[in-house]
Amino acid sequence: MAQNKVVSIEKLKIACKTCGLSTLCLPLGLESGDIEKLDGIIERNRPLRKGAHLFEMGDDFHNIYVVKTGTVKTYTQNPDGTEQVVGFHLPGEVMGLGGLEQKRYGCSAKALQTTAVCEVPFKQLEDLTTSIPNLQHQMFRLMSKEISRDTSLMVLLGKSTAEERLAAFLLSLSSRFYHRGFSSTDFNLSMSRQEIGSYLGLALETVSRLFTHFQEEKILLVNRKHVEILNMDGLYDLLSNQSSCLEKLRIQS
Amino acid sequence: MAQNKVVSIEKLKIACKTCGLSTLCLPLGLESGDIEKLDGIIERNRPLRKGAHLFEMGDDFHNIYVVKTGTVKTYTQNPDGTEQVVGFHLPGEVMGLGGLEQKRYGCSAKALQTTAVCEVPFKQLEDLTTSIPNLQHQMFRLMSKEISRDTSLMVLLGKSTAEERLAAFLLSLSSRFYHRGFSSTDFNLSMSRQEIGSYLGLALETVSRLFTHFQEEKILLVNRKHVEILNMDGLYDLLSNQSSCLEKLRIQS
DNA sequence: CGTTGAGTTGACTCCTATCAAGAAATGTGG
DNA sequence: CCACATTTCTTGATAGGAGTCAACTCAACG
Repeated sequence: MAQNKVVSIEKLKIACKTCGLSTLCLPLGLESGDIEKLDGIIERNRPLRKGAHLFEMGDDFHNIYVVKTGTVKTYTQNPDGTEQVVGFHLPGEVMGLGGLEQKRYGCSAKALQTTAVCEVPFKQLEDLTTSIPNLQHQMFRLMSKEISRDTSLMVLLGKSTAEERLAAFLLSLSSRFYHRGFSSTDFNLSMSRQEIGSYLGLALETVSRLFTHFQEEKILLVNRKHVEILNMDGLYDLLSNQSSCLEKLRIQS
Repeated sequence: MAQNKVVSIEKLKIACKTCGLSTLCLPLGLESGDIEKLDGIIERNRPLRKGAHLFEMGDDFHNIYVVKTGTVKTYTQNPDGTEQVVGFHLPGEVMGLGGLEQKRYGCSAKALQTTAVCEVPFKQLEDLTTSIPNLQHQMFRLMSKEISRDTSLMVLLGKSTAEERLAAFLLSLSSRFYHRGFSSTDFNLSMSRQEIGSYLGLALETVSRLFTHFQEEKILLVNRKHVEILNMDGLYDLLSNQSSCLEKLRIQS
């Protein structure tokens, strides 16, 4: 018992950062022995090149994945061949949870740039979870977060205008970068206009036009993939009729 | 040990149907003692009248709810007062899982008709889950299902036309009714045109027009809230450009 | 039997998709 | 390292789908 005491938050952060599982273990007090066990089941794959697949829709579900560095998009394929983006996954974010129920992945996952991921065999994670109540709680939280994320996106796609969608998208990216320790106002988009459009239910031309429009309004400075947010409040204002998103996107300091 | 043997599927079905937790325990082999334990933490509230709230957005998260009979809608409120429906919940379906992560419900839940629900205190469910691996697995599956459901709705709202949305909605209802033992072709809508529109990101007038349009096409027979599907294949055909939804909506017999 | 809310239908407008062409960046092979 | 091909992005013109506004019908209810 003595050697299993709760480790300090700092030590935990380091341990979790190296294993890429900050999302799973950061916010709680996993005991040091537990972290080792968790660490023991994680596969560290070699980096994926741009365009490489992590899994494809219909593949048997075995693992969940955590992005360490880079960006991954998840997407489905329409019968006509066009693809529909369902999510962008930044460092620290998890993919593949939707595949568990059907035992098959419901979408494909592809690296948008050179990307490193952790592969977590779900079966083993589940076994481990049985013996570590805290880990179970984290898993529930993780899945709950995924559910509420999807729900607010549904709300966004349901009613709002093109302008509101892109504003929400940029604020979401900004907030996520901020929480990973990157700049919240200055970043590079790893996805194309096409992919942003697909994700937001817009034509790529509309996305492009909106970027120039936001630039004219002095809200953004855009140069191709590089975006600088000049007027953060201006972006928030665009979402003022929007319900749920606001609290989640506003950066709490 | 001897008295804890796996009960027959039939007994299980009965036990779960009475407790309204078929979603949680039906597809697995919970041991009889476990079912009793699960049963022990469930609160059986008296029926809710039409319009009564189960919980409201922002309330502290304590319970998840399973619909026994009736229909519940979950919705968020926009700043301008209008509401945005995020889901309709039929018997056997679960609500509230999205609230866990934030410790507060991210939406409100209101009965659309006289409705009975089971209230499951999440804290106790979680404790119980620790000691029953099968139950943990079921919980993961349940949450995974919620995630993939939301994802396919996102896809639907992202790209598709009003016609496709309503078709998908009707097929979803049809399939869900079918799997609960009701008719898949003849049912009553418990929600208004307004609410359907809000859910699908359409104006109520558009929904109304589509119902008459579908009727003209001999796909439906509509009379106010009563719907009869005359040409199921016709509805599927409308979704033929749609990706993920199809397998999920098609009734597997 | 009048009131109220839900649903239907029509006319009009506007947002955004689509089509099309050109510009800018990226990649490739000699 | 340059020329060419390819992809991505931008910008313009046009058209169509769905929202909005408005009037009317119908059912439910006291």
